[in-house]
Amino acid sequence: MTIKDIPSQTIDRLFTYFRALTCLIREGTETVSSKRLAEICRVSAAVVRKDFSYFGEFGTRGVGYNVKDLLDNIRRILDFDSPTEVALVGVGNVGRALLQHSQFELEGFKIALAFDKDPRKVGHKIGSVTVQDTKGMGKKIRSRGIDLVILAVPDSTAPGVAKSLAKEGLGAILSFSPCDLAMPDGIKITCVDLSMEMARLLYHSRLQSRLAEMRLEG
Amino acid sequence: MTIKDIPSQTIDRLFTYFRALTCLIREGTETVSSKRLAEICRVSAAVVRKDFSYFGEFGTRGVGYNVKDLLDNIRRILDFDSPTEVALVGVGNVGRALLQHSQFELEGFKIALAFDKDPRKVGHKIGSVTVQDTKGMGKKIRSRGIDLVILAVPDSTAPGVAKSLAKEGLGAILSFSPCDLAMPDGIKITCVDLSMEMARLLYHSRLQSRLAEMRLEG
DNA sequence: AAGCCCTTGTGATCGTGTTCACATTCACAT
DNA sequence: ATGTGAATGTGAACACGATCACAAGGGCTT
Repeated sequence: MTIKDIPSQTIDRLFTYFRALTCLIREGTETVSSKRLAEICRVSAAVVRKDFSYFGEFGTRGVGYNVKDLLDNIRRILDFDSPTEVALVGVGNVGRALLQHSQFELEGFKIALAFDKDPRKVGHKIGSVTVQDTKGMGKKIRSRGIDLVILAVPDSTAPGVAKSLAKEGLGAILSFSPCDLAMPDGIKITCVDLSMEMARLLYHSRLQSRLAEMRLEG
Repeated sequence: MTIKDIPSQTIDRLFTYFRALTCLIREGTETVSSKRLAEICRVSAAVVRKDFSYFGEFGTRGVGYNVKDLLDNIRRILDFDSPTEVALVGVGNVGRALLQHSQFELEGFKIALAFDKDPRKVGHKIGSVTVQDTKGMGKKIRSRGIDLVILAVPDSTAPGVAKSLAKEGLGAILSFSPCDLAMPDGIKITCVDLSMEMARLLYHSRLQSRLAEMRLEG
């Protein structure tokens, strides 16, 4: 059983479980069943159990899973050693909101560097971080050992910045510009695209209503 | 061939194609091949062609797809009639950034109503919207024909607000609170969880580096 | 108008992940 | 101790979606 034998979707779901378990801890829950965890994560209970079974036996039959232990196990599997430093490029509306969003730190991330090319923003301190000029940012990011950049620049400049970061050997980008398009191999990129998510949601919601109506009518 | 025979993942990808095509239009591209579109959306070319084949023949052999026509077809399939009005609940850092994020309108969405329970925020106009008190918001939202709410309240109050909105018969929620947990049937919910996305990205990025190293070593 | 090149569209095949169903095992009460 | 109820862990069966490979067909050049 190597890492390659484990469904990639199982790995992805581990992050969802991780998140759900932190919430359960916060509300003081000590034990959780696969059924309950499945509800929270919107998957089936069998999926939950099978996912964990790839890595060991974490539960107690007849009882469920100890929330804290399970969380520790997942943290170990994912090798998730918080706190992790990240950099922010682009201090517009979105970037500023992220800098002020103190909750990241609770969740194991810290924006350690912030960059903008607008001279009026450079030098300003937002939250606990001082905005720097984008010149030489690749080097600053790498020398601090940061692997991940949050990209919150205008859509038009995003592809250029992303490519230059890729050249510097950065590992991953979380972008708020939906139009980034193709990236070279070796760098992972995820786009947060709220409009697209809203469109998906609306589609599924309307489909569900329509199906419900049909069931009523005949 | 009914809607039920079409893979749900095909439907989800249509939104990704939609987004990519709008970008291509903006940069003036008139024709796109399945190969190029696949690159942009990070899927395989065969997947792209098969996805479209469920709905008709949209391309020209030897040439590719006309970007504008394809976009129109997808819009028709998804029944995506912009502009769509949505409501915002919670005008903190995130909510304010969203209100100022004028790009939504370009993308077919408009925040038509905004609510906060903090009396100091009520009455203020941000962007083109005046913040209202949360009292009676369910009714105001429904009477305007809005199906989707963006939930940007503190994590602790999110579950309560979500449940009360569900009771009002709302169709969908896009939440920024990761801890929402289970919802009754009949309402769709999606959580935007940046920390989780970052954790996923880092995992995959590091895995990729490790695999690359192994390949070099032996 | 004929031939070539290019890309689509698609049935057949393959692989992967999910579901099913139940044996297993634990906690607890009596 | 022993029985009961409850939830886990898991092999086998199943279903679904992705890939493959190629025939079909449009455009362009000569």
